[in-house]
Order: sequence, then C-alpha cells, then structure tokens
Amino acid sequence: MVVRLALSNDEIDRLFRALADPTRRDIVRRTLIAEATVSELADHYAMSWAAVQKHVAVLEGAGLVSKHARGRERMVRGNPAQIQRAQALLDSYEQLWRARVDRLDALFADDA
Amino acid sequence: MVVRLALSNDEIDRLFRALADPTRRDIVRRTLIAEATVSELADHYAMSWAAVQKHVAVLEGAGLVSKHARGRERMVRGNPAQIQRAQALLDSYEQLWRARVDRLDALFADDA
DNA sequence: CTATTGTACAACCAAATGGTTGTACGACTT
DNA sequence: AAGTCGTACAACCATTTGGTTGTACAATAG
Repeated sequence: MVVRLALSNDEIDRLFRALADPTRRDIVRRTLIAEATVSELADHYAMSWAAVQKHVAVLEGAGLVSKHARGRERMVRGNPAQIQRAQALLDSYEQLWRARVDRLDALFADDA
Repeated sequence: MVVRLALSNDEIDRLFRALADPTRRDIVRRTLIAEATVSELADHYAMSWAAVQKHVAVLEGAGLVSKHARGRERMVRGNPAQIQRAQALLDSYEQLWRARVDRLDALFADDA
C-alpha cells in the first residue's frame, strides 16, 4: 500500500519526536496490536497516570494514535497510515543516496 | 538490501530524536547526496557555525552521518545504513498491525 | 614566521520536555 | 442521590535542547 499525503515540516518534527521515546513507542506497539484505554496503558508503566496521558496526547498530536470515546472510556488506537508516512519519508532519503551511487557508477562507466 | 544489526532503546531514541529537526534532516539529505565539510553545510542555514556543528554532532551520535578528517577539514557523509535501520524499525511496527488485521480476518472467516 | 581558515569545545541562556501532584467533571454503579 | 471510575487539565519542577558568544588550536596560505 502506497501512502500519498504529504506532511509539513512541523508534522514531520512531531512525528519523529513522538517516536523518540521508549514509552511512546511501546504505546504505539500495543495500540497497533489492539486498542486500549488510557488507564489500561498506564498500568504497564512505572509512572503516573497523568504522565501516560501526556504521552498519548503527544502521539495523538503526531497522528500516530487516535482516540475514540466509548462511554466514559477513551479507546486509543494505533494509526498504521502515519507509520507508513514515516516510512515513505525515510524512503525518500534512501532514494537520494541511491541516486548518488548511480551517478558515481555512471562516472566510472564513462572512465572505462 | 536487508539490515540486520539491532539497536538498543537509547540508540533508537537518539535516531528518531536526531530526525526530529528540519535543519538536521536537511544536513542528512545534503550529505546523502554528496559529502560536505561542516563549514560548507553551515553556509546554508541562518544560524551560527557552532549551532550547525552541534547538529552534526547529534547526527553523528545517532549514527546518521560520519565524519572523516581530510587535512584540517572534516568531511561529513550521510549513512544510508542507519536510515535503513530506522526503516526496519518502522516496518516491524507495521507488521504488528498486519498481524492484527490477519487475526481479525481469521475471526470473521470462522463466523462465516 | 604570521595570518587565516576550519574545527572543537566551554559557558551561558531561553524554551521545550518529561515528570509530578492537585483539582474538576462527566459517566457509570449501587 | 452518592460514590467511584476514567479522563482532562493546570501548575509546578528538573533536565534537556537549540541556540548564542568566546576561546583555543591545528593545518594551510602568504
């Protein structure tokens, strides 16, 4: 599946920033496997409920998870599309390098 | 090309943290296309030389670029292998989600 | 030899981050 | 109706981050 939507510079910042924390990565992991409430998530970490709530908010701001109300609970769900956008981003960097290798190859081919 | 080497939690933190800044991403971009000295890089940004030098140090700490001495200059070169490690990481998250989809599919298949 | 260039690094500062506790409130339970 | 549960958010604090200027030094140029 190919991802199309482009991200602004700020969105990219938030995306990678959100991924640069082990607790947040673990929340993404868990919620990609199965959705969970903030309280359920908080049980797994050695920090206050409020701290976990903040991490979820950061992930939400980065588009990596979404929250859906269900009664008084908020179900947190991982968003694979945003992971794919990050992948697409990194892929574009790799392409730059490949292009450079190709240029160098062409140079040597000329020499031969 | 498949990347094997595993990264520690701290290394992953540093990797994504390093990518969460537009100046640093631009340095990665430039040095993947062609290596450059720190001074050459600094010319492109509206900040002091020292600030750019710090950004390069962060990228180096994250393994995204490497520096090689050449006379009094330090050539900065982007490291595609580290980009690929980041990709592999994100891919593992996407796999989790695919596994979940497969489980749900199996569930519905049982129902049918 | 002297001057200049490219680099490294320390000290400092403002803002952001990651954590805490406390308060508030709507939604279920009894 | 009263109590509890899950959530949200503000205020606060220590540390980290992203920038600055200033000093130092090795390599090259004149």
